[in-house]
Amino acid sequence: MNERWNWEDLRLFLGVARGGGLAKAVGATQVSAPTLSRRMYSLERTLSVTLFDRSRDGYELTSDGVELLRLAEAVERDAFQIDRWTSNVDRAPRVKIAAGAWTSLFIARHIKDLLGGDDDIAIDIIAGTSQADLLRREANLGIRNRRPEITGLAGQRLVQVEFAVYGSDAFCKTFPQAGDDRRFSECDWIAFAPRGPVLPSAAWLSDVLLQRPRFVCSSPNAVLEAALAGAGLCILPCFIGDAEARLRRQSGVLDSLRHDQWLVSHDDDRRDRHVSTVSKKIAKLMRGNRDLFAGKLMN
Amino acid sequence: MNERWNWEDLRLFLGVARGGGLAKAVGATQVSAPTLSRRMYSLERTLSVTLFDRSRDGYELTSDGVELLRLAEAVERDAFQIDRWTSNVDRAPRVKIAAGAWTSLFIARHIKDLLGGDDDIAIDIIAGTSQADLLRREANLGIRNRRPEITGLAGQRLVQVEFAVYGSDAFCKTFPQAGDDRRFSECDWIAFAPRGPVLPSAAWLSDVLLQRPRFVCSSPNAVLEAALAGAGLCILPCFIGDAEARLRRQSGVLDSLRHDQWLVSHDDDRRDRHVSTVSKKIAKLMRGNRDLFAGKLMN
DNA sequence: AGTTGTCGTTTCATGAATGAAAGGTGGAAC
DNA sequence: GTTCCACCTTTCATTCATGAAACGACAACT
Repeated sequence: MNERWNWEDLRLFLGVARGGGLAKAVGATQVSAPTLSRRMYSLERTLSVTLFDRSRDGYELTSDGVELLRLAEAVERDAFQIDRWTSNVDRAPRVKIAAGAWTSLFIARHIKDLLGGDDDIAIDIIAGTSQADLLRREANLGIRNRRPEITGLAGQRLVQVEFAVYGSDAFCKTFPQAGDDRRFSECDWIAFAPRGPVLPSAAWLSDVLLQRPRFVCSSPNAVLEAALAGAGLCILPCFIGDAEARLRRQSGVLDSLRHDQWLVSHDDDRRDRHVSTVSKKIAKLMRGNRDLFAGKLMN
Repeated sequence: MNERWNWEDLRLFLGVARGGGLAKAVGATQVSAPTLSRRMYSLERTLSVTLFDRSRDGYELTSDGVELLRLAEAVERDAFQIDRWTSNVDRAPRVKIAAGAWTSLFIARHIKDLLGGDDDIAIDIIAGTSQADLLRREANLGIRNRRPEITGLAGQRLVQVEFAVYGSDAFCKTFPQAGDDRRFSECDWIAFAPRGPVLPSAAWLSDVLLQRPRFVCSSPNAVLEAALAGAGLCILPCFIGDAEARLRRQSGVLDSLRHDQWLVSHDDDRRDRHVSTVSKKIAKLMRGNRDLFAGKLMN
């Protein structure tokens, strides 16, 4: 029965008190005049105090209103401390991006493209992820290989990604059969198998090899290093394979591994200024490299 | 686009932070768990800060959350100053009652019945009023002679009121015709005519008198004093006339002036604890004197 | 005297916020 | 291994808050 006064009403009161009326407070508070009218009546009721003399000229503070203004200004000073705290340079906003292993590597290499600009946004990359993470805000953005279908998530298509077989120059000189179908039976293979669900590329490889890959690793960097060191052949997305000067593509693009990349975020986070900024930069970066992703830049 | 954080969310944050989770904060904040969940996500988004590590055990503050808790506690201390200010004894809540002139007089005489009790409610009586005043909060309660029909007002019926002709003992000994119909042509009259719309009793008197009343006044006290001094006859509601030892009723009750008294308040004010308290006391006072109002206690 | 402008309030359609109920998760108890 | 419990999140029907548009009041201007 005894309704409490609302702290947000106090913030609105400051705007009305200083403006001398509702009309001038609309700008300062970003709330409409009818709403301010109701909120001021509500505040008076819940505080059991008459704060304003209302006239056609606007709202004039009563003596009680003047006293409340003094007290509200103390609240406001403390609220400004919070604003200051959040805008403190050490408190740069942080956007977490969950992406597949190879995509994470790509982004890491182009991180300067994402960090540029006036606002000091920090970026966390979480390599490997599941969908549940965005709803729980374990990440703000996800780069996925399919459109989001869960309620509450929004997505935009980025690029198409192609995969192919790659081996180092040295390896391929030693084993010329790497360039044809004998590669599956006569060459050593390196497989990338992170924890969690089996990657499509790993499943594909498992189908075509007569025996288990010679080297299986959960770390994409290790897989890449092993390939560069001539330990065997491996399947890579073209945006990684074609970008490596020391790797040579050994096959055409693997049709069954082709997919689209989607940038996914929580519906609410789309309104977040920092998440929005980073989204735009990721989209620009990846769309600007669409040919690399599409396997059109074979080295 | 850059949404501001909500001061009320901060108050809810305090509850969640101290409770270590949503469940314990429900009681402290009087807000449901789903709403608290959404409000905490909203606060994190608008501050661009992760405040909680969420687990099945509840919400544990992050290091940023601990810092915000410290800042929020300063805001809370200021808010407590406001609570203290409104509950300060010098700031006793005040309820304004708008009532007709005679009803105001009746209430003034029984004011002790309304002022008793633990809570120091101050009462302002505004004698004479129009309906617009309750919507504009010029009064919290109105005692009216008809049911409220304007949207936003609520009413409860109190008592039925009768009117009659009264004269002083002295006057009636000098003019025995005061006791019969010759009173309209052979006696002097005193009329009560306050500013504003013509009162029903004044209109009635105007219809039956052959000439203008000898004494017309806008002050009910002056009218009453004049009658007591033997200046003439007047029409009074029974709850005033019968309560005066020196006045004698000279007629039966005047059927055409009979009406109900209603206690009217603004819909919102009904939830105000002080207005509610005073409403109940007024209802008790008037219903406890229903016979006096109804003219059944002729002296 | 009539018109214009400003301010606050009222009306009402719309969208947002809320909370009851249900579901999901994971540790504790048996 | 199964069941229970506590907590948070999701669903969805309902309620409530909001703001655009309109209205009322009144002072200023012509």
